[in-house]
Amino acid sequence: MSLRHALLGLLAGRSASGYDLLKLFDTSLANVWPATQSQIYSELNKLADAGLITVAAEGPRGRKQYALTDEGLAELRHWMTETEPQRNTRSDVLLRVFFLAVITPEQARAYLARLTSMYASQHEALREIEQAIDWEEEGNLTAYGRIALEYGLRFNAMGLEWLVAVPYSQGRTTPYSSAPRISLHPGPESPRVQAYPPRTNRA
Amino acid sequence: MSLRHALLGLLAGRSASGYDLLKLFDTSLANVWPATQSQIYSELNKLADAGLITVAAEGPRGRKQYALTDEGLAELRHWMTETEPQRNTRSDVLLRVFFLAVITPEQARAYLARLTSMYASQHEALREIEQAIDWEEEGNLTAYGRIALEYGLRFNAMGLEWLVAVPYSQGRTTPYSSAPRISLHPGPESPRVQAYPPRTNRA
DNA sequence: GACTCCATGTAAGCGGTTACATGATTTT
DNA sequence: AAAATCATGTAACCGCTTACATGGAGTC
Repeated sequence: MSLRHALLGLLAGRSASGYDLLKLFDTSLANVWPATQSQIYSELNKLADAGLITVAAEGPRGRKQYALTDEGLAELRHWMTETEPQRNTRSDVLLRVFFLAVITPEQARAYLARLTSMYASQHEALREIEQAIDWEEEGNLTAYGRIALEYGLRFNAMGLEWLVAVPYSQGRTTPYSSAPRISLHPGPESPRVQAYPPRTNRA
Repeated sequence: MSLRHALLGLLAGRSASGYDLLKLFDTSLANVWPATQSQIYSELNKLADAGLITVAAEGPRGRKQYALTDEGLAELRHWMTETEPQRNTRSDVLLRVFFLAVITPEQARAYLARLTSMYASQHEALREIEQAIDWEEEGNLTAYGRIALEYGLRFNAMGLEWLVAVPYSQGRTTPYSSAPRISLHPGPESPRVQAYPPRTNRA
């Protein structure tokens, strides 16, 4: 039940109304933790009842400006430091891969091709976001949001590499190509990924 | 609602009882689409009511051997070829990254270190599965399950690379290191990932 | 006889999605 | 005056988790 913590986290940055938070979800958190309008408003009421947030001010049109309480911040920090992060399990994409045997090889190839274009377009979308955001600005989300975006870029790149390595062609008998074996316990002088030169525009 | 398709997919390989399917989920599909006992049994009843599967035989202890019907196979194929694969959205791991600013730099470093060990142990677990499975055997799941496992290995390797590239250290001002820029529209002679020599045991 | 494994079922509750519903304020 | 935007709320439904419940069959 991380929606409540997503809300607390956003309110840690600045106080906001439900409507503001809805917009924040649709923009910055859309790829990480999507939430619907219905969900946000009801969860905000629950959080206020629990004393983790308060209505700091009321504006026009019944607008309620929510602010994090000390208890809310404590709960957020507790979640961040004391609870185990849950890794993703269910993958619709991979489930279909498991069952590629029930369709024809041509259909299987079409599926993998579709995955390729999905990864590619998602990668491209993230690249555009990267260029649209002013990374110099000091803000709650830009600071570490950059790291999350970096994850997204690497994730999509990985997907594409995986797909080119996968045995597309029918009747292949040679061994699968394999992901590079990584050292799981690198020493202190472990190799770093080479840093690219700062911001160059290449469309 | 992919659980029903997961069940249809498994039954496409061979007919099985609910209990058999439960075991299959716990073993081969645990990392891709986990399901509970409760969920499986009730979904099987729904699938039988819908005519997508039938009780082909009954055994001791009230055992019901389910088999895929023609309609079930058609539905499975329809799902595979005509419906859009849904990419994963919610990531508890990334959500926490977004909010690293609310805890101390030491705590943030501890979190990233925990992620590192999570990726590493998951990678190791998959390597063990890879060696435990007899890939020569002809079977429904081994055929393309290998590709899914390949995905898992690459995914965890990516996670570890991401974490070493991330600015751990406090007060860092140099630009973030970045994921390698990939070509999104590679030509027919695009570079292939180098294939490793088949199966070498190196613990 | 006790224990383990096989085998299926139900019920409560939670988080999430979709849809419906209402109205005030600002913009064109 | 009409339309877009701001702003909040509720209700039905679905998938998943946790827990409870029952009993037959094989094994020590």
